[in-house]
Amino acid sequence: MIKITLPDGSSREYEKGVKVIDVAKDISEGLARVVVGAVVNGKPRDLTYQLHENSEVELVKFESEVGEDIFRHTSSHILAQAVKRLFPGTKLAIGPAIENGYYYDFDSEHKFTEEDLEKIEKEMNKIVKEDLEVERFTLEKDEAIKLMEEKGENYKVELIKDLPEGETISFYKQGDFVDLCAGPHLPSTKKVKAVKLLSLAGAYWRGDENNKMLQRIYGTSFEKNKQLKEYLKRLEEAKKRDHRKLGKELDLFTMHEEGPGFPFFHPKGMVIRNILEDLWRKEHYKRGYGEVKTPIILNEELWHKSGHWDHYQENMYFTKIDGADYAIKPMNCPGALLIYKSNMYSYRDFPFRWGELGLVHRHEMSGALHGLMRVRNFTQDDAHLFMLEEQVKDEIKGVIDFTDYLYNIFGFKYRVELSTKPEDSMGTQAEWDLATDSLRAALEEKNIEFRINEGDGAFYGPKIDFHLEDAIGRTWQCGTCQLDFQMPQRFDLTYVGKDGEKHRPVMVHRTIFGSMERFIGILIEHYAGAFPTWLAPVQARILPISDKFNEYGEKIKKQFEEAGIRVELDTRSEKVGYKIREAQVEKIPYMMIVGENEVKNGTIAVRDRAEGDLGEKNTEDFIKIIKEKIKTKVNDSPNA
RNA sequence: GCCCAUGUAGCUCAGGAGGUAGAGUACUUGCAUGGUAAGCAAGAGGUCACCGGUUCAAAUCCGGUCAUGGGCUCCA
Repeated sequence: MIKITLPDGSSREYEKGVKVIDVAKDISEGLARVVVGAVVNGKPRDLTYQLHENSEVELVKFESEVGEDIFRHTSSHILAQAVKRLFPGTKLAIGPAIENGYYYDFDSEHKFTEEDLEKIEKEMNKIVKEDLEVERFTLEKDEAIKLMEEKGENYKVELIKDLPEGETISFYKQGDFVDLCAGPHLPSTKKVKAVKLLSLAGAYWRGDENNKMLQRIYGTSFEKNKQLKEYLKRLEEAKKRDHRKLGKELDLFTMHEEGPGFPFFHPKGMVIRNILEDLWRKEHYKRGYGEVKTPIILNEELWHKSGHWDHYQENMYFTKIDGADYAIKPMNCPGALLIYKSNMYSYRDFPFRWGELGLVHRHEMSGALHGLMRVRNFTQDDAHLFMLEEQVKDEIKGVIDFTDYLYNIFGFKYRVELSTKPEDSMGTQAEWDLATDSLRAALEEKNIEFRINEGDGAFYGPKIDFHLEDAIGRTWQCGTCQLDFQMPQRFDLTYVGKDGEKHRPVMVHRTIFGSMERFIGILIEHYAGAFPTWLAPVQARILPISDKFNEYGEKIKKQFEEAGIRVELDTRSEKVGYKIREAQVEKIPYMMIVGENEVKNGTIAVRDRAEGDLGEKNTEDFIKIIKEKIKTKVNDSPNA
């Protein structure tokens, strides 16, 4: 319970659901007010309590834990203040708190360098030590504009002009530094203890690529140095999980200058990929899907018809065959549509579910490429479902269940978003509303939490997106389920209804893995390269103690091979410690050491990559244990 | 595509104020046949990303291109 006690003995209690973070004094208009930085329903907010004139305020008690947002936000003001001190001509744009830190965007003649970051960091620490009081004051809109114009802060002026009329505008002041800000903030700069600037980046003003590129400085801060150290250590750990590094180290895939954005899969990478594909096929057949395969290159005319020419051309590759124009497919749907049109259908035939592991090419911007997560050619685990309108909800629910089932096999947590009509789209608002509502209804009936991602739908329809997280918390869209009323119209898809008339089917596009490439990238990071046995490219390696036992090793190898286990035999003339180290670095689930004892007893000495030495085992028994693990797809790689 | 940074042996990285390069590891060979995370030794490996300019001389300085990394924008 938080209470403010006034000199006259009366007190004020805060309402339920409000977590008080800190107080800042309001210095405007001689009014005595206390502004409380609080968290209301998870969102930071200023709560203003108007008190009696001339009354003194004392906060008797407040929550000791400072909301991270507020903490980081004040840090970003300190950053801006430091930059202003060191580079006086700099103009301020925006500087919010973000997850694990904050940034501030600057417009400066001076190009910030890495060395500057160190200088700025020093200055920030100075500001912290100065223990500047953070004061809030408010102005009417015109006064606010005037103040910012005087200071030459044209970006701030632009921000204020966009604020609604009639609202008073709050500023925060610390020492000689004033910034437009909704707050709340810490009461003093001294509350920030461990300041660290992380990186420099470019960012467009207001996130629009037509605007000026500003200089963004990313940083983080903590109450204690120890927390900062822990955070930096976590970042280091995360780097070790980077799929680009592990992919190279584990010999799974490589990227080459000769094909930017076009990944090369190595034999071990293909093992994982093929296992995923096998799993994918098996689960699809179980759920009534058929599999199709459509060409990579199709006549350009088709892409005019589908709308891709108008809405997706920038991302497409083109080629010529016998003088005619062709396009390399960026999506698989037109192929599925042509298959649909090759037949006549009755309403009794629905739904159709056609899966396709479809190789698509998209010309992504060079700066967007990122390991396996963002590439220029990738295989979508696509499917196109054709259905009657009354089947839509059930089909969508089926896709949601299917997605959940597959993600659970890997132990993934995921986030769901509903993406709505983008600016560049086809079809009427009514069609979009209907499609969006159908998706929403399916999600609601499944009781799935989701957020709305305004304007992020495909050009032909809204979509449900499934996002998975990578090693450092970036999330990537993998699964997607898109409802499409457009393609069936454009391609004049029909079926014959009960009434003998032609009707229009509804189409759903969906992926679960998203793309094999991205999904494998996520998997590598998820398991930190230590794949569960069922996915591991090499499941077991036999390590003879010396050359003398290679022959016995061969025998064991055969036994494992016959059981369908991916096994290797290391016959090199190295010491066993060396072989173990290599197998460990390669994150092979099981090592079988064979020497004199094992030959004598007809056994193997098993070592688990995570648990260590498991002792001598009967070969047949151990094979059974591994086979069982593979069958049940146990995710058995904790911190290996 | 835009901003910033980076590009030296298969990998991880030193070095170089202009005079054509070095370590560790990996690789090859020899010795060693060793019981749970690196045995010893020798050898081979590089147009210092690419193209152009300045210079007697460029891996080094300058310009451009390409690629990579972090962001922005865009997306599975």
